[in-house]
Amino acid sequence: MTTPRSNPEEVRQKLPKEARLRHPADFDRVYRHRRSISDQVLILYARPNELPQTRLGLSVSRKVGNAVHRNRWKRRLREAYRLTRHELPSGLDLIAIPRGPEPPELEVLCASLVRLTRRADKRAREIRTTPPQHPHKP
RNA sequence: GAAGUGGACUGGACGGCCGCCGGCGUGCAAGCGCGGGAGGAAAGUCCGGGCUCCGCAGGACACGAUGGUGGCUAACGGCCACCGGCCGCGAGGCCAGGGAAAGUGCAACAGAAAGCAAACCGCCGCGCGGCCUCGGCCGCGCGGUAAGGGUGAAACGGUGCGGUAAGAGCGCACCAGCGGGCCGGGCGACCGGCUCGGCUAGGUAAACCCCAUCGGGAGCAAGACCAAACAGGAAGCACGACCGCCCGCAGGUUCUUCGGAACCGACGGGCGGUCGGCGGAUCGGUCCGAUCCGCUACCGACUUCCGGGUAGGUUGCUGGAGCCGGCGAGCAAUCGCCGGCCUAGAGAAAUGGUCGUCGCCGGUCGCGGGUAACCACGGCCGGGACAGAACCCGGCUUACAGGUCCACUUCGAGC
RNA sequence: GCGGGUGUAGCUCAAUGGUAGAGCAGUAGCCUUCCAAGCUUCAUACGAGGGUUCGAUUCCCUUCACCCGCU
Repeated sequence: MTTPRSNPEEVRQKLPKEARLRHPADFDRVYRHRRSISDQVLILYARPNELPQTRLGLSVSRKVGNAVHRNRWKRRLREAYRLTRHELPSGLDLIAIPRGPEPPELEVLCASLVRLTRRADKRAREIRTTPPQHPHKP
């Protein structure tokens, strides 16, 4: 297995508070932006944040399971985010929502997170560069 | 040894690397170093307290909860010990206040009758009628009878003797059960004994209710402090000088046909200009400077202040009915004394990921032992319960792979 | 975290402690050339476990699931 931390450039893979979404207002802003993307594993809300770094928020509802189960999901998501943070585009606010009750293996989660984030970033860039076809009132 | 009963405990271990949360130290900072970081149920939120805010003279009523007795406790619906009932051969387990001889209510179906007692069948007596082998039998009516039948969850004591037309606590003896009195034991629930009474009083109060005791409400998202933005209130604030034109007007001068007309005009207002000042923008590398715009009032903007307090931040926030050990009191729950210890504090919410070694369980393969069940060793694969602190405690309830220990019971075998 | 509420047929709802019903849906039949409507018939349930009671969907306790409110 190729361990995700086998990059000699960045030995340290920290997860500081600045890389997390920590306030209800931040969550509201992302949800109001209404741009989501998903696959078999995750639903990902994304919004450009005009900041140098990307931030991740977790939303694991009680439908997923009991507290132990929800914590397992959140820890695995945080770990995936920590390990793949250097490959993710910057300047996005993300919210990750689990799709199924069972948390998948770490590698699957890493791959899903990277893929979804890149797609979200690409879409955000398209919207920003090309002016909207039918401009609606703000 | 087998089967069981009650209770206590444990909930993989060690290490490397990368992370997370908060603490201390250091550093301007980035960071670095040191040590700490889930549970017996942290769960459910079923009870009880502490703490905080609000409310409150006292009493009564209402409502809710609890209910054997004595104790423990801050308190409890909890715990301990004992009393009573039921279940179990037993170790033990389960249940529970009193009142249905205060009142109100309820009991489907079945059954004659379901709470006042009551007569469907049956039994007995009398009367009438019929039959007759004159013993009696059948039918109808009146009356007696709760011993027998059958129904039901439940039917007004049981056995025996006497008694009677047949029967009946109608009488008697014993038993069961009820009530009163006395004696003894116990703090008490209650237990034991003696005696008297009358033979009878049914069930359900986790139906209403009566009795006793307890209970103000809300909850750390309680509450406290700081405090953007927006809105509210108050105060401040810059325009000044001069010139020209126009308007209004106190007043004045001259003329007059006495109706008025002409001119001047302090003061106020409007428009325009010049100069100075203030503010802003542009040019310019910067100051100076140049150009342009605005500067009258209300309003607005701006500045300052005020109260309330939103977002946000800080606090409450972990040292407490605390934990460990020893001694003592007590059957015990528990309490006292002494010594030691500090042991998570987050906030879209930390306690994780990965690798290695060992241990446990299951499967499988090989080899060895054994008649066999099985056991030992080694290899490989897989698994590792229930479950995550959110102000803090005391309980209860529920969930839980595997494992450990203690006490006791019954049965079997041996000594 | 705290507070409150609800579980009855496939769905929506009833039911003084005594056989659990109604409407829609479903099955079968009648009617019709066929369908619809109508009529008749049938099947299906008290979330789970204990307790009180002769008897529990109903009363009490425990438990499970779901819903709502506070922020």
